[in-house]
Amino acid sequence: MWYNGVMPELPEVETIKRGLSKFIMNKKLTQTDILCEKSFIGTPITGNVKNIRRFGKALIIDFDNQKSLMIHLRMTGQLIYDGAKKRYAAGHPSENFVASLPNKQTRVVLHFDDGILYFNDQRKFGFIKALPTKEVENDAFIKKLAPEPWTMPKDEFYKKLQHHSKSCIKATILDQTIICGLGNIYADEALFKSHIHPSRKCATITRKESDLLLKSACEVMDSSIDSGGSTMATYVKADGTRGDYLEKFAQVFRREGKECPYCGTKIVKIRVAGRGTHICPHCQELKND
DNA sequence: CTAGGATCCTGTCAGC
DNA sequence: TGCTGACAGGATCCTA
Repeated sequence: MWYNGVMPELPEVETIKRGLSKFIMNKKLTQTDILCEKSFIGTPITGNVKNIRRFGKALIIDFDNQKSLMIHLRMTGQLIYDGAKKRYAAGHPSENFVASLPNKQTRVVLHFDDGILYFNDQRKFGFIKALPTKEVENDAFIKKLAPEPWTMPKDEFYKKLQHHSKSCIKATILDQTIICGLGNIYADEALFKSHIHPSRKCATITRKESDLLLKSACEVMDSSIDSGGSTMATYVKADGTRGDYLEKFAQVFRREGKECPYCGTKIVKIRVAGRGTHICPHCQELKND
């Protein structure tokens, strides 16, 4: 029931899942170097990679000996695989993608028989956790995750918004236990596409808007997976210049001062739910009556 | 129970 | 130049 391979899926982690699979499937993990204690939970494991899965923003690597690694990149995590001939890099974009590794931000080093997987994480919010495969779905974080936009029933979504009537819509859709997969970028993009102001109280969201928001969330993530995949590849080839995959699909995110693609009004950046938030003040009217 | 704010951590950038 | 505060593609914990 957990949305593997059914529809286009959650952008970054899905892209990493697909990309990394090509490099480490059936490869043997032989050794783990923990450079930051906080970044690795449990006891290091060895084994052959049998499967790679994704639960929301968490990546799961299953081994052939009933053991698994759960990886969450949080804000600044990166996975960089140095293979015999090629490097595959994904996650929070930075110069690390093309830097010599390990470096100051490398937290865990996983040695495979034909390459090395580096887990870099500037802010140390992310982690790798070793656990028995059968425990993955019982993990506290995994267990709480709600359905993703593609499989979320419209009725259920609207009902949840009603239930959180006093909360603002942006905070609500960022909550992974309400709807799973949206991050700060996709929340802004989906709300823009639906012409909904992020500060609107959930109680003011109509059924029609609720359905539209769900649809927009799917479209925004689909679009991101499309451009994200190609950009990851572009990034690896790059010579240190920053990746630009945001520019390929973002209509409002980090576009403050630029024109709204619908009406030409200048995009502004505000603060909602404690997060930087980008809106078109004309298309996304704040009506909280 | 919900809602909102602080917090974990490092690095960068704008403004003095 | 050096300092300071704000802020960052996430999620949890604490408080009211």
